[in-house]
Amino acid sequence: MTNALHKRLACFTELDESDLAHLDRLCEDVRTVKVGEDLIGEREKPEEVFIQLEGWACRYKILPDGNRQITGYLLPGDMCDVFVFILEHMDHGIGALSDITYAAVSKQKIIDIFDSHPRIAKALWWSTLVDESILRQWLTNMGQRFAYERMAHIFCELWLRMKVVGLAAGDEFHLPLTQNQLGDTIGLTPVHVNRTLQRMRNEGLVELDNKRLKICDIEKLKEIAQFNSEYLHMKRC
Amino acid sequence: MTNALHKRLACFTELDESDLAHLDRLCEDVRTVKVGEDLIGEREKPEEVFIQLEGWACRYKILPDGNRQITGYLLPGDMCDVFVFILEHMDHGIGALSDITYAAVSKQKIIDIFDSHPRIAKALWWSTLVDESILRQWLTNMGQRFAYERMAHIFCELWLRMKVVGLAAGDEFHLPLTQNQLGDTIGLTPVHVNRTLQRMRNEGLVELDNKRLKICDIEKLKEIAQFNSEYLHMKRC
DNA sequence: GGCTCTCAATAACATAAGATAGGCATCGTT
DNA sequence: AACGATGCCTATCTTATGTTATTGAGAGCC
Repeated sequence: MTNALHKRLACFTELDESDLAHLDRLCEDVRTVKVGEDLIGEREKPEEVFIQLEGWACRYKILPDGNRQITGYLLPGDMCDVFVFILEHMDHGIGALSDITYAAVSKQKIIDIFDSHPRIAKALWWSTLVDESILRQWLTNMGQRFAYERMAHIFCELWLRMKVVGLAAGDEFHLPLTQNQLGDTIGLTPVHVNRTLQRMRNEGLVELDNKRLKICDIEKLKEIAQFNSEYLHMKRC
Repeated sequence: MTNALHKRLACFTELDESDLAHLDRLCEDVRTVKVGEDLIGEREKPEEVFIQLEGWACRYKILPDGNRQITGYLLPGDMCDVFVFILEHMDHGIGALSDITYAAVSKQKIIDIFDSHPRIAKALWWSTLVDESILRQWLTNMGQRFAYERMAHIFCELWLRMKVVGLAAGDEFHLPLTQNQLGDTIGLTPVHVNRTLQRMRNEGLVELDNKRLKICDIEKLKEIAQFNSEYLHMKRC
């Protein structure tokens, strides 16, 4: 079940057997959450770090007027707020987009890693820095790109991230999002998400049906999005 | 000259005399950069951490089509990419928006802090996490808010950040941005930045002249922006 | 002195995306 | 079988914002 985690960290660094074994031991406290429920709510005080094992979750912010912005996805192998216990409270929530399983790792175990497993510690830092880099890229897409390009970009990113953890065989992967949620991600109304999606289908770029996204023409998609994967910092992929 | 740095970190934690003295020693390698020049370019490999002492800098990304997105501001007292030497290369550039002075701190000195000065180390983590939180907030503004609200929000944020480092006396502060750069920050064309600014002036919210922004009605501005400062995690301010 | 630049301001027009509404499936519940 | 909820799709109309272009003020330069 920690397979995705191993693959994800392998993008950054080579971990030896003892590191991998230690990672697996960290993931012993496995929990499940049903679709639609929160792993942690906005304004709560986090006491543990989460490692995503199966399924999709997202970070989100709810505004006073009820609008919601999804600010990131947690895919299998992703880690969540490694240093978050430094902050007093969450400035956003984390919710399950599908039924998920994750491992809860105590604060103390994280602190111990920094003393005893420097390679893992470095990988945790890497993960945090990549999260930040993705945010910068999303902000850039939102500020400088049209709906069509933004959608192409998010599809390219998710495709690549699923691929490195072995979950996008045959250019097809599980995308457990409603059009509404996709809109909350790239700042569009559901109606315009639909329009944009229809256009992509008509142009033979993607197929999306029954929560599965099939990438039909990745090169074209990358071109539309001006997609450059460097911001994901996967130096070993 | 490290006054702003002290004030900034004081938002998060109480540092004692020896911590403050150590901070000052870190800031001995002071450098200057002229407006318009880069502190570090996109794709370069960073070897040092920067501590902003005077003036404004920004993080930015340039897209293949020439568009630019500003993804963050570095104000006096801000620190830059404390852990960045984990990544192979910069995924964005850092440029000077005014003449600036900053301190360059070597990789090794940063690593030493984590061994010898845990309170400072924690403050560095805090700084990184706040950067990430600001990015989430900017993304949310970009995705869910109109131009008028976005502009109100960025003014509220900058006002507060300048205030905590003692640089916004009398609700007025130095804002060394052209309307073009402001547009690159909140995802607007210069023409629409100007329109939006005129509206704010007409409604008596702000005055902006000669690179100085005066906040005339902060309460109204906060209301328009639905501004809630919690995302800045200034627990002691 | 006139030159070029940059920046702010404004006007006229174009369009990407939002708002509203309705129809049609599917699915779980009673 | 009837029901309500949810998600997808489409059409029509509106509007926030982009595009293009012009003007004038100020700053630096030779």
